[in-house]
Amino acid sequence: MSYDSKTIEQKWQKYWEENNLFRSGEKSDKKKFYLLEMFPYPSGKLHMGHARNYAIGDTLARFLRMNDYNLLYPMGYDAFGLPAENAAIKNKINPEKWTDECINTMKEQQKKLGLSYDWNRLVVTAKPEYYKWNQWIFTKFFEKGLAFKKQAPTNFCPKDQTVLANEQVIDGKCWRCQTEVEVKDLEQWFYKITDYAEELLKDIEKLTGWPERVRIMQHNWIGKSDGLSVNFPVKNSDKNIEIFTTRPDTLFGVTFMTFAAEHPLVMELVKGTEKEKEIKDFVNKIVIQKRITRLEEKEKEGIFTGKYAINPLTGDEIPIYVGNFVLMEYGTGAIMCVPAHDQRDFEFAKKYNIPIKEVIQPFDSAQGKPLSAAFVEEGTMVNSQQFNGINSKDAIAKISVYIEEKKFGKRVIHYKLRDWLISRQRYWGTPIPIIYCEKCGTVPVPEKDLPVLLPKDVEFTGEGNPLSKSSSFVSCKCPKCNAPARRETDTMDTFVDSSWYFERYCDPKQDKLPFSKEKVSYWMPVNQYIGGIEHAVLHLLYSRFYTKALRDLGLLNYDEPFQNLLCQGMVVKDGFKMSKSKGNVVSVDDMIDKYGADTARLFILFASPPERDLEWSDEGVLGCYRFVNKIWNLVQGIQQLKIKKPVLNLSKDEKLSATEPFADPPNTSGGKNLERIRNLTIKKVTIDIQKEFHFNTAIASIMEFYNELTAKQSSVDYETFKISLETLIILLSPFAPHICEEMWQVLGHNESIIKQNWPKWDEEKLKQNEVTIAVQINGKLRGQIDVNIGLSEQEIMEFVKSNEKIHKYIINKKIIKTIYVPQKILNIVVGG
RNA sequence: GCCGGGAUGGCGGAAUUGGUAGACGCAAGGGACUUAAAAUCCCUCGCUCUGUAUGGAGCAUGCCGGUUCAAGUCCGGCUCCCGGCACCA
Repeated sequence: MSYDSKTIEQKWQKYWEENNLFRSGEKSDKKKFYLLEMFPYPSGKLHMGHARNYAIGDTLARFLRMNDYNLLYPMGYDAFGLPAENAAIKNKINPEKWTDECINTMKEQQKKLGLSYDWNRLVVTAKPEYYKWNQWIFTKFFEKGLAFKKQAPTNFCPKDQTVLANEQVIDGKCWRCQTEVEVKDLEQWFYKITDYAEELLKDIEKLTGWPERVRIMQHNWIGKSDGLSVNFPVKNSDKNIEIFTTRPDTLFGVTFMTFAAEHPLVMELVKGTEKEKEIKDFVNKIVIQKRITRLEEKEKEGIFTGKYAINPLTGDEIPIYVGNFVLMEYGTGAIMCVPAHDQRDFEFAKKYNIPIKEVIQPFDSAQGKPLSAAFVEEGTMVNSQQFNGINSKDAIAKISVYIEEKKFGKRVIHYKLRDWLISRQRYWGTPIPIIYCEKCGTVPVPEKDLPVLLPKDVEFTGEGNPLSKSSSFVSCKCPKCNAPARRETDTMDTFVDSSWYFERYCDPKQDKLPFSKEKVSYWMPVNQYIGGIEHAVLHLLYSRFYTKALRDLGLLNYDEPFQNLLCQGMVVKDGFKMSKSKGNVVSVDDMIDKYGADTARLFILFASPPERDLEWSDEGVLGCYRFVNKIWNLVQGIQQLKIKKPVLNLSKDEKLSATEPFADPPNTSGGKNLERIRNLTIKKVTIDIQKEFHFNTAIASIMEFYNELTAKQSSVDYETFKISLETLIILLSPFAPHICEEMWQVLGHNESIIKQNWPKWDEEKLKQNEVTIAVQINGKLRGQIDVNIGLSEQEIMEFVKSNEKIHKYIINKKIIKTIYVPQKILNIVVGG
């Protein structure tokens, strides 16, 4: 006799839609709240991870509405991307068609989950009305020099004949076909995110509503290093080698230098020497091997170039090597090496018998002992001329100043953050709005010609970029001189699309600009963003960059897009993340079919707090289903009886055995107690949702409330019972909205439960006359006594003494002291 | 290696500022109802020892130590697990 979830859920989904209950208005006197979930990639079907993300969001959304916020709660689709194109290649279906079908499926599923989005604000990034503004922003960035083209090494999959994003390269292999990725130099478009490195770093401080780990990840990703750039002249040459170091205090200890294999100076220096061939072979070997096996390659390897550099501080001649452990991408691609104080240099020096010169000694120095490893800590300067004797930490600044004075180098800052490569040699993305003209050069497409539409006359063969084979797309006229010209065929990384979609939601139909400043100013920033941790750096960093860049274009007036961030955990089953290959996937559709959306949502939220991984349990789902049914039956029973009698034992299908009558007259102690618990539950549920999104404990206390409500021994008056039951249903409604709507109606209400105000609790009613005090002897629990709330410590002591069970522990013992925590604990410390 | 996070019954998880560890749910066992099963309802349920009229004692929050009347919570030292970064000079 379980309830008919399907009929009820469809009924109310239809009702909500027809009555436009989730439309978000524009400005209003209410306090605004912008609640956002990371929009999905329309891959075809919702998985449990999605369901979890949306269950969290929707519960919060419904809670906020009932608390009278002016809520913006939109949904959209991150619709460009590789899978659509792959489907096109495989099934000879147009990516747009495929994507639209996927969107429709997912939207249906989302509606079946009862999610309360304002569908009027739907944003689909693959639609021209959206990507037009992607292109428009690109041209603005181009004008400001924030979008630029340069030759760069890219990850190229030889099998799929395409460039891949960094994130699509897993352990050096293509994510689709596991082919080892090659490095290919190509002309690529970049966004100059590095211009904002400092601000992106500094403003992490402002993100107090973000999880600490995400902030740290971004911090490390940006990777700021303060240091010194120093020029080392090459002996018998007019060349200088520029290095970067964060350890100026070790400059006197430099005993060799090492180049990255790709460094342009390497071949220049050895040109014409007898070493040339040997070095060339070594360099080639490293360059080829590097990308692929860099992860495993820990063994230091190098080769002497036969050349020497001069340490500007000491005049020492130091040998120059090429090594496999130096990165071309960071710093200057050449390093000074101090084996005594850097472990990598130490290993290298040991291997190639290079001298090791100590310039910092431990404070508790054991002199003369040969080093067994590099000493990397703070210490006292030695062998460093005028800097001897001072603390190495102080030496960093002093030597830096000295180097600058002598013009050997200057202080610089380096970041690990690189510019954002946005070019993709792919069809299914936003075309980069650029035209190449022989006379005028690189010309952005003027606003009146936007959007540059994706052509339809293309074939998906899986080889190369279909756009470059579409002559109608490629050939065009120069917007400046009208001469025949060539159109850029690269499209944009999909992360570009997702870097400002949340601003588009504020003004989704705008056709003069990406969004109006006014609307964005009202709704932004996003008050609560919810999504997976996998975007900790990528999407969340790009969006921050976009916000700052758009601000500098005058399009908006705030610095950070997301005020609070909640990263939900994964959904796992049998210890693994749900995946097809593991065969542990639980289908969202099946859950809805079998138990209904309300139960599915309830379980997802009940099983664990949102930030933790959720272990799926079929039995656990059943438990929630039972709970929903129990309340349902209670409400049905109340109505069927139509008399003031409780329905406490539903022992058989229709046989309702009302064991005890409601108390009469009202306001018995049972009623008072229930009223207290009702208030307690309101408080607990409200705070749990608001504070930490602890939906699991909120649901637990609703269950407790139910247990109390149906407890046999308590006899309450009808009114109190009804108010309690109604409160329970309201409290449950954000979690399980459909069945609560239905029950609300069954109990005789005409207006949707969504329109109800969230109940308030009365602190006065939480108070009680009696309280249980735990009595401890020497910190050990020895008994409990129920006392009147007003009793003093003295009076409680009397109680204790009259309580035989407890008294026996203190009899004949000396009471050293007592600690009384009012209304909680009395701890008696005894001696002897 | 570095940086985060975590470890509580058979399981998922609760525990205000240090104040009765194990809420709530699942599983398990027993019982009621039933021709039977399912469903539902009731009872038990951290471990060990002990006792049997009711009970009592000890041990328990990864490990070792400390602070405190009192520690899952604070401090010091470990172990293991998960995540991120990884030759960043």
